[in-house]
Amino acid sequence: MRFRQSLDNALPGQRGPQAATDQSVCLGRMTKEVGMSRRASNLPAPADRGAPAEEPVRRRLLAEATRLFAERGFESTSVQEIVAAAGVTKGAMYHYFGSKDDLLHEIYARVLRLQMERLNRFADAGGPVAERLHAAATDVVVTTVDNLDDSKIFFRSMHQLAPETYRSVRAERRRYHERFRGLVAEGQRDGVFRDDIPAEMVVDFFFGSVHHLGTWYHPDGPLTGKEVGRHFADLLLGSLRP
Amino acid sequence: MRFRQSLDNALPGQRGPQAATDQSVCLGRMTKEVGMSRRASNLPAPADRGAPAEEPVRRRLLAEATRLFAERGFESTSVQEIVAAAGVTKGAMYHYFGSKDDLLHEIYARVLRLQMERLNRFADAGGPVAERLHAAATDVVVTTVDNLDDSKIFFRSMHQLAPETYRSVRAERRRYHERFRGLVAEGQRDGVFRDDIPAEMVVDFFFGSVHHLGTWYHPDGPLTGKEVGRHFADLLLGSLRP
Amino acid sequence: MRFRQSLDNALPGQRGPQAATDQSVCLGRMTKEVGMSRRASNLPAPADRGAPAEEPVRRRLLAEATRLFAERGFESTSVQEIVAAAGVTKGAMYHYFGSKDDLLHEIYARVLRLQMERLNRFADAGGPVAERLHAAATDVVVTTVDNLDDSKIFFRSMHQLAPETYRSVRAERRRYHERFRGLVAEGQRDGVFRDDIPAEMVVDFFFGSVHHLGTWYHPDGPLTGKEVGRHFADLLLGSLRP
Amino acid sequence: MRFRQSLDNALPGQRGPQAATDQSVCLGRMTKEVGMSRRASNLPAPADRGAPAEEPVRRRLLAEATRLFAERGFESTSVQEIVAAAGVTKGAMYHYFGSKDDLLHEIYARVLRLQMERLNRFADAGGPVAERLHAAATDVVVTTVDNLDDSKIFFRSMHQLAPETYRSVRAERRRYHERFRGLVAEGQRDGVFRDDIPAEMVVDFFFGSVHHLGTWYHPDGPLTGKEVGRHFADLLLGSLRP
DNA sequence: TATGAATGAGCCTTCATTCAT
DNA sequence: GATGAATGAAGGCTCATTCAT
Repeated sequence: MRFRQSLDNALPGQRGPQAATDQSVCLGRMTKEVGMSRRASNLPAPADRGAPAEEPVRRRLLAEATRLFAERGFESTSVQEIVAAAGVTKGAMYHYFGSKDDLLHEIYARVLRLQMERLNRFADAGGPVAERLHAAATDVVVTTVDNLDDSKIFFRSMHQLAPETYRSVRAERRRYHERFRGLVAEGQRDGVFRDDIPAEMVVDFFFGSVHHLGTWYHPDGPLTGKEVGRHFADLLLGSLRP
Repeated sequence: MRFRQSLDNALPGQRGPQAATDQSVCLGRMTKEVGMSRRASNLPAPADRGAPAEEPVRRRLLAEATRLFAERGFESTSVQEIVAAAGVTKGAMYHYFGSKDDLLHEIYARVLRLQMERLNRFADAGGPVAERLHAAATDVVVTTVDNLDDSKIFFRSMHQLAPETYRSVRAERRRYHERFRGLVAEGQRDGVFRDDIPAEMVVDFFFGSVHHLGTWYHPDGPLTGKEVGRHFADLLLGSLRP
Repeated sequence: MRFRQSLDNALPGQRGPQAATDQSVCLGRMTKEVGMSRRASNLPAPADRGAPAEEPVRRRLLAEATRLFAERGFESTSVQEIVAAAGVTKGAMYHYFGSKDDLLHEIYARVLRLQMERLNRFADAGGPVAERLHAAATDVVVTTVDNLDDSKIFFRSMHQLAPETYRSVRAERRRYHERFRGLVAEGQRDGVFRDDIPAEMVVDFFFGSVHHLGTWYHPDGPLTGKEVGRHFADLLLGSLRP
Repeated sequence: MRFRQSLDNALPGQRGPQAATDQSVCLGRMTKEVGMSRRASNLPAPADRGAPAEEPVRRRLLAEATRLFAERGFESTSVQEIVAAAGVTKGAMYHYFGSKDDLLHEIYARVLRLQMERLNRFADAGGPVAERLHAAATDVVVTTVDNLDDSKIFFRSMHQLAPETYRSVRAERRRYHERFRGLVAEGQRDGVFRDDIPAEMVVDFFFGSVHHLGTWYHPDGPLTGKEVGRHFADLLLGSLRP
């Protein structure tokens, strides 16, 4: 549940009640649609008490699939390995998911929803654009590091999605980039950022770095996600100085 | 080794901008035609005598494999597809390559050799460290863009390599990073670069951006590789300002 | 047993041609609505008391199974498809039927019962044997055409029955053939039919034609079942002329 | 090889050289396209001496598939069973046939080609139409009985063919019927056959009988195929008497 | 050098059926 | 009566690889 904690802690302060409503609604939908991604940890999940078991099999399948796809790639992971890891049979998997591809697709949906949601909060917060950009950049690193498996899967396996799904994922991703680019462009208009480099390229530059965290970052290495995030944000902001 | 010769021509310092343009064109052709790694055998390569046809079948196989791996991924490309694209039979492929994995491995070897070679030349050139870093950074972008398929394959399919090969590729890659990091550290020692961010992280930050060129750069888009390279190098140098 | 009542009305002799037309309409509806075989259980069927809803779920399952088996074959029709078409769940199906095979078996039982019943009535009617044979032959065509799905299933899927069931269906079928053959043999003994061809073969000859109606007859084609029946009967009687 | 013998014996006499050429050309094509269907007998095939082995694996697969499809139906026969019966592995089967459906399709192609060829010869022979029809009718029974497995498969499994293949098989079958119907219509025009029953229906009537031979005829029963053929032809001609 | 038939392991998926509720 | 999650056994098919020629 590190995830929910991150959410509670890291969001830019003081939202009103409707924001809270948004969040819970969205989380509520998440449960129904893709499973909560509540890591296969053995910590007791406090939310489970009182609520029905909310499909632990489905959740376990998604968790194990995420882990295995990140570890050896989508194509090199067999359905048999996934269900064995989740402790169920193949039939059970096909009860919850239409196909192996569907499993992958749900992982993508989960990542996309989460990241967009977080970015929106940071971008919508008040304060100078440089601060908002720094906070958003730090946060995306922290979130990525907290969900490193998702991140590893994202670019490595995107081409395995069905064409239609692929397009929709790319479109959603593009929306995300555009939101982020909006912050850069805003700073350029305000004169606080250099404007001799297209904002779009700055975004591609930065997110390349972020997406490759999975190739070198280790949770038990010397640096916390927060530290890496701050460094990355510093580099980004530094590179934007006029 | 036509390859090295081309390289010799393209080195920093000696020529004007239009020569640089030639260079990238040349690199582009190189990728298609050369197929540097002449099989991991220790047999003398008969092709070297008088520089004749040098195994066009082998070259074609490598070229088509590169194209297909980049297009659909290693696991989703069958040997049958590769040999069909190259216009030969399976037997021929197994005559030149020990396995499908071997094919992938040779692609990696080619990339690694090329990039290390180029970096060395730029790093060893004279002049202020900032200039050398800027030139090396620009060049790695240009080279990546000229060999975009290799770049797409590199990170997406690394985990498909046999463990031993995987380790050796990583080690070689690390050497490459260390060489690059050396430039950053040198600038930090000299006080021309900020030193509050570990040089290692700066390198990871920058190469993340470079490796993701394959996900958004298109050769027929508005920007040339050189332009992107300069922007990227500017961003890197900008982020390192004290 | 609404069924038997309908049958009672449609018997030879008692009514004019327009009644015959009614009959075929009625048989058509019967197939859709009746579902004669009220489960192979020996429990008293509560539906018989007062003739109430008599298990509409069961009836719907049988009707949809018949339709689907005829359309795509027994093996290519999944239980899931059947229950979806009937608007119920799998559990419901397994409540009414022991297995998918059981469903098929009940379809056979229904067909066998119906055809034997009708043949008996025609064979037992009075009049010259040639007339009785002609009437019976016409009727079996009409009945077949009115229940074309049953007919399609009959021979195509017979080999899917459990061995025991298979034998019992064959035996019942043989009894049917024997009854029909009796008419032919009677005519041969009486000298009204040629006797240089075994009666048994005449029966196989004729029923081959009947069973293949499903491969070419279409209810909305130019010919009514009655017309086809008369032609077929004419051909049969014609071929039997001494 | 009973088959080829039948051909040699039963054809209406005295054809010129071009007919013989047609036949061998056609047989030649057969070998290339669908395998010879030379029953899985252990008699030495005289034609094989001197000629290359002409794909005995393919031939065996086709023979065993035919046998098994006839015995238990297409859907109830697994590829594993077929290859086990043929003494090869699945891979070998998929080397020669694109799919299980393809196997079925080739069986159909073989049947269609053979029957059309034979019918043409009888229909094209000289003599009164009644004689030609009688000979053709007898022959189709003999051929059917000699290839009873093909016949069993034909109607039972037709609906398993891919839609396109299905259509092409039906079209070919229709051409066959039309050729046969031509003979009936000719006799009707000449006044030697009754014309109060559509020729088309007479054909459907007769071929229904023929196609159902598989449900009752046994090679080791009391009647030879020739005898059944003559009886059937007698019945057909009898039913057509004015 | 090069072919292509053949292998055998493994893959994704389907499906009839069961059973706790 | 009825549900629907879960099972487990196949099923069709693919594929990297081998080997006699």
